[in-house]
Amino acid sequence: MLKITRKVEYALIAMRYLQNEGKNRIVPVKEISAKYSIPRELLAKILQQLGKHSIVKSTQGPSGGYKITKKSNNIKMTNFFEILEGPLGLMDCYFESNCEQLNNCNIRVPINRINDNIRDMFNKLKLSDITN
Amino acid sequence: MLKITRKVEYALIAMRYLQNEGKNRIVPVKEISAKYSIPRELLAKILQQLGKHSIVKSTQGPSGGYKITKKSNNIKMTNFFEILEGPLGLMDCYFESNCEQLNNCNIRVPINRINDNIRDMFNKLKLSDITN
DNA sequence: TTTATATACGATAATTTTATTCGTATATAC
DNA sequence: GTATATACGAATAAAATTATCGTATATAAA
Repeated sequence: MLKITRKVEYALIAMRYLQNEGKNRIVPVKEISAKYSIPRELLAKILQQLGKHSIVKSTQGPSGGYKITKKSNNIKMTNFFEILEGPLGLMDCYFESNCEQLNNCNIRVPINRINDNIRDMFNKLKLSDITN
Repeated sequence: MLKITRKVEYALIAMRYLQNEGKNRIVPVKEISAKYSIPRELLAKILQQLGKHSIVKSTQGPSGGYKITKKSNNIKMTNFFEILEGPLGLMDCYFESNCEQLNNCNIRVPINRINDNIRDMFNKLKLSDITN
């Protein structure tokens, strides 16, 4: 419970690597996957996802790979998580309201209050706080 | 990601119910499971787990059931979660150190710092903050 | 003292989510 | 042209979560 997924874990490892080692060059997925024993295909897919949101920039072809973008420095962790894993809520009803028990539920309010706190925390935290 | 499990969800629903409706009586599992459409066997098992830690008190036999204890008011949410779900960490290496990549890992420190924050938050929060 | 109702608890099954791999397409440096 | 890299949907595997089952034990009440 309250674990980050491997997807996020791999993404963070890659972002930190790109930040430190790939400042002025393009880094192929293979380099990162080899260094940290991450399945290459999987990491590639994750970086593609981040690419769609301009957090990394991809270059195809030989000597291609990924590079961190300027935008990535300012992105909030809430955002980063949600790009990879979707809505960030302790319970689904924080975003969706298709639960039949919604009105009957006696913990919705307090749990969602906690969720606000967690989201606040991750809103204050930037990706660069982790990658630097 | 970062979801509470149904187990915790059910536990909180039950605790809140016991707090409000079961102040001066013993409530059978069936009553709670019926009201909130929770599988009875499952809820029973959860309450048994909480019983072992004296968060609820069980009474067997007909007209038996569960009752909230005094202790339950002072318990921290960190504690409550860990009784049900084990160690509360974004990554396993917060508690275990049997990861082969441990030294190689470049996000261990920052992630575990975040974990400290989350744990702080749940240490300050008591079960009674949710059930009252 | 028998019966009905409740918890106790280990084992198993079903389901869902997460993680990984595969196949094919496309871009481009050399 | 060929080798190397990303793009991306589909399929598969693995793991974790959720739910059920079977049997035992306790006890209130008839």
